Amino acid sequence: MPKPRTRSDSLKEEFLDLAEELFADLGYENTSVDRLISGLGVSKGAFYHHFRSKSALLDAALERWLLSAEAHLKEVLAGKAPATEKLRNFMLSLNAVKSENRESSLQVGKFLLQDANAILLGRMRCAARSRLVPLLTTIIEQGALEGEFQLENPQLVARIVWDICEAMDDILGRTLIETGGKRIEPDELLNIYNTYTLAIERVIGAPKKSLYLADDTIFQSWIEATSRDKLVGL
Amino acid sequence: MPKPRTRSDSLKEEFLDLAEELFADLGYENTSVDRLISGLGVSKGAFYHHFRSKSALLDAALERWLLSAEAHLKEVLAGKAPATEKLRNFMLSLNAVKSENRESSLQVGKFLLQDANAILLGRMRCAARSRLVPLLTTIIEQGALEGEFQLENPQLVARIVWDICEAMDDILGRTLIETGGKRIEPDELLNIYNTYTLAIERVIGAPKKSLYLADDTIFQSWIEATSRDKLVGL
DNA sequence: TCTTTACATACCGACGGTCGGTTTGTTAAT
DNA sequence: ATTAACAAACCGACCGTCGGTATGTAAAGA
Repeated sequence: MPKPRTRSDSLKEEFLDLAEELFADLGYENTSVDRLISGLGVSKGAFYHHFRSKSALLDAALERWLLSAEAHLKEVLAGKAPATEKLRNFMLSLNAVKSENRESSLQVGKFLLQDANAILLGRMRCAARSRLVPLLTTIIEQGALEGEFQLENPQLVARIVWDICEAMDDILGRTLIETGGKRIEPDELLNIYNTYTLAIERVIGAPKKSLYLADDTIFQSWIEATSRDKLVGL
Repeated sequence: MPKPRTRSDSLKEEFLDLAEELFADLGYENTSVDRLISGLGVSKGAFYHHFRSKSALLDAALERWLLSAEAHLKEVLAGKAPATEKLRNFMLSLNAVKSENRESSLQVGKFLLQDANAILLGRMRCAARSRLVPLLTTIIEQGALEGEFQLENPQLVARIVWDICEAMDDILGRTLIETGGKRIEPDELLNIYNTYTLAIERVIGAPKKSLYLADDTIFQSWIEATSRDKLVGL
C-alpha cells in the first residue's frame, strides 16, 4: 500500500526507502524496476530520471546507509577511552547497526546468503570496508601507542581485523538461519563470537579476554528476532 | 571455432568446458545460454536436456573444479610431515591451484571482482569452504597434538584460518588489478602475504615466521601473468 | 516566450526458460 | 532379419520478464 505521495516531497527519497524495503524482502536481483515504480505508482521515466540505472539505485541506497553507519561509529569512537574499549564498542556497534536493520530495512540476515543478493553483498562489503577500515586503523594505532597492542603494520592489521569481523558476521548469520526448525543455543553463538574475538586479540597482540563476552543476552535477542521472521522459502 | 563434434562424445562435458572458458572471459552473468549453444553449434533443447538451469551448469562446473582441487590438496597432505610444513604447503597449493586457472579456465583474477561474477564468487567460496576446511582442520589438529600450535577449538580456528586465507586472496587479487598501468612491486604483494600469514601464525599460536616467505618469485610470476592479460574493460 | 525540470508512455532487444515435436539408438518379440 | 515399442538426445519456435531507451508533454521559472 503505497502511501499517498504529495508531489515534490522528493520522489528520489521514496525510491530509496522502497528499495531498502524490497531489497530486504525480495533480494536485489528479484526486485525489478517495474515493481519499484508500481509500488510508488509512478512511471518508468520517473525512475530513470532520478537514477541512471538499477545499479546506481543500489549504490545510492548503500551510500545513504553507510553514511549513517559511519556517523554512528565515529560518535562511538569520539571519546578518550582506551583502544581496547573502543575496539569492543566498535564491534558491538557493528552488530547493533546490523540488528537494527535486521528488523526494518537492509537486513543482513538470511537474504544475504541468497544468489539474489550476491551483488548487493559484494558491493556492501567493498563500500563498508573502504569507509570503516580507516576508523579501525585509528583504533589499532591508538592501541599500539598505548602499548596495549603488539603489531607492526597498523593499516594492514586493521584490514585483517575487519576481514575477520566480516567472516564472523557471515558464520553467525549462517548459524542463525541454517538451523532450520531446531532451537538454537545462544551458547553456540557466544562460542563462535568468543573464538573469533580471541583470534582478533591474538592478531593485534592484545591481552587475552580483552574482547571476551561473558554475557549472551545479545544473542538471545538475535534468536528471538530471527524466529519472529516469516519463512519466505528459498 | 567449435571443434567438430563427433556425436556421442559427451556433449555435457563440452558444455562444461566451454562454460569454464566463457565464465572466465565474460563472467557468469554475461555468459548467456544462447552464447553457449551457438558456440557449440547445438540447440537450446540440448542444453536444457543436460542441465536443469543455467545455475545448475555453474554448480556442475564448480563441482568438477573442486574435485580436482580437493584431490590435489589431499595429495599434498598425505605424508607424515609436521603440521607447520603441511600448512605452508596447503596455502601455497591454494595459490597454485588458482594460478593454474588464472591462465586457462576458472580465473580468480580480475573477473572475480565484477558484479557479473558475484554469484559465481559466492557459490565458489561456499563450496570450497565446505570441502577444504575439513582438510585444514586435520592439519590444525595435528599441529595441536604436536604441541606446535596453541589453541582450543580446532574446528572453528580452522574456519578462521580459512577466512583469513580468503581475505588474503581477495586483497592480493585487488592489489594486482587495481593498480592500473602502474608497475606493481613484488615487495608489496610479499608484504601483504607475510602480514596475513603472521596473523595466521598468531591465531593458531604457532611459532613466529613458521609461515614466513622470504622469496618473492611467486609474486613475480603473478605480475607477469597479469600484465600479459589483455584488458577487457569492465 | 523560451528553456528546463519532472515526469509519462510506448517501445526495444536480450535474457532464461518452456514446450511440442523429431531424430537416433536400444531392446526384444516375431 | 524385421519390426514394433520405447527412451534418450536433440531441435527451434515461442513466451514472459527484465533493464534500458526514445520520445512526448505539462508545468514552473527566466
